[in-house]
Amino acid sequence: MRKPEQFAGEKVGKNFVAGNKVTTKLRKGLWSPEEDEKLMNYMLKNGQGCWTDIATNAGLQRCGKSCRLRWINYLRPDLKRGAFSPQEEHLIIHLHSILGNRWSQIASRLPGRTDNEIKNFWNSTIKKRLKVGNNITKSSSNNSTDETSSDPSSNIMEAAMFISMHDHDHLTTMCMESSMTSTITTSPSSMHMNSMLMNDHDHLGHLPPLLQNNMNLEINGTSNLFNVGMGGYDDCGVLDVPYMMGMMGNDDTNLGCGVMDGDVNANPTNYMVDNKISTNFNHQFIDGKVKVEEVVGFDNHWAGESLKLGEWDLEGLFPSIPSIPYLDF
DNA sequence: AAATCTTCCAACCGCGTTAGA
DNA sequence: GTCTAACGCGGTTGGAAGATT
Repeated sequence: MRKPEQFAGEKVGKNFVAGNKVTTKLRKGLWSPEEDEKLMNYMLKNGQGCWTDIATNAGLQRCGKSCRLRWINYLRPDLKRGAFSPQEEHLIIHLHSILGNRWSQIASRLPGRTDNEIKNFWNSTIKKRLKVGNNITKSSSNNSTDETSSDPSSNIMEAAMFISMHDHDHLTTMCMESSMTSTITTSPSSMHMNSMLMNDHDHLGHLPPLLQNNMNLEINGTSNLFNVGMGGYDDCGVLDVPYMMGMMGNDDTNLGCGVMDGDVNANPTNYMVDNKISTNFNHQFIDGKVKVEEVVGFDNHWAGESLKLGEWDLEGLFPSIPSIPYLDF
């Protein structure tokens, strides 16, 4: 936090006189309760307007920008204070996997939360957890253990996990967020997943209709709840909402599971691997052609930190994605 | 108890965008 | 069309508070 700036001068009207120099010295740093009160009273009385005028009219020695920030991030009556709920945390992770660092867009889906608050929360808490989770994942992967972890810190892995899937020549890395209620272990055989991002080549496509459907996927005899997500980024790191997806219905009774090539837009079923998955999503299985290759870590996805959203109109996209919720507790 | 380290988060800064003259 | 001021956003900073040594 910054200390409120002290003035070595005397206030004369709007100005400050320090020595023989007259300046309109603006305050910086922390806001005092008196300043908060002035701004709050002014805003409640007059509402939002030109911030420069607000700063002046409210009798504050602050720049308009500073007033705006203080109001938006702290004084606004509709702000929710306090810790993030698990639902909020989960939603932030989910939205970040789609939107990246577009904090204001993420914040717009969490009523009462500010972009600054979410950004801080992400940088200080979630990002750290994901990194720790990655280390755990890597080390457990190296140890080739299938045992359920008894380490309470394994909950950290609920944040995000990654699975690579092979189909023909293509390797797809799916980023999966686990569901909040899931029990995550170090074994890929019992993970509950909530969404995924997929790497593809530079193909664009429309959003598949199964986005975010919950699927119970059986891997090696163990049931796994998947929730298929949207998104993906190409080799250049440009976000690419693919028509390829991890799982997709290929006829009335079966689902294909795996990776589709960019040429599938004409007939997706051509590119389905031939796994048979029941339509009620209760007993799917993966055969040898699409396999859960490995649980890989955060770093894989985090190449996507330089991920660019390109020309995608994500706002325009959202109405077609019913599963991206707006929290309203 | 004191010193040092770490975490958290309010606030600033700089840059791109927008609106109005 | 150009300029300018204000706005809005994301990245970064820095200091208080808490944790650890």
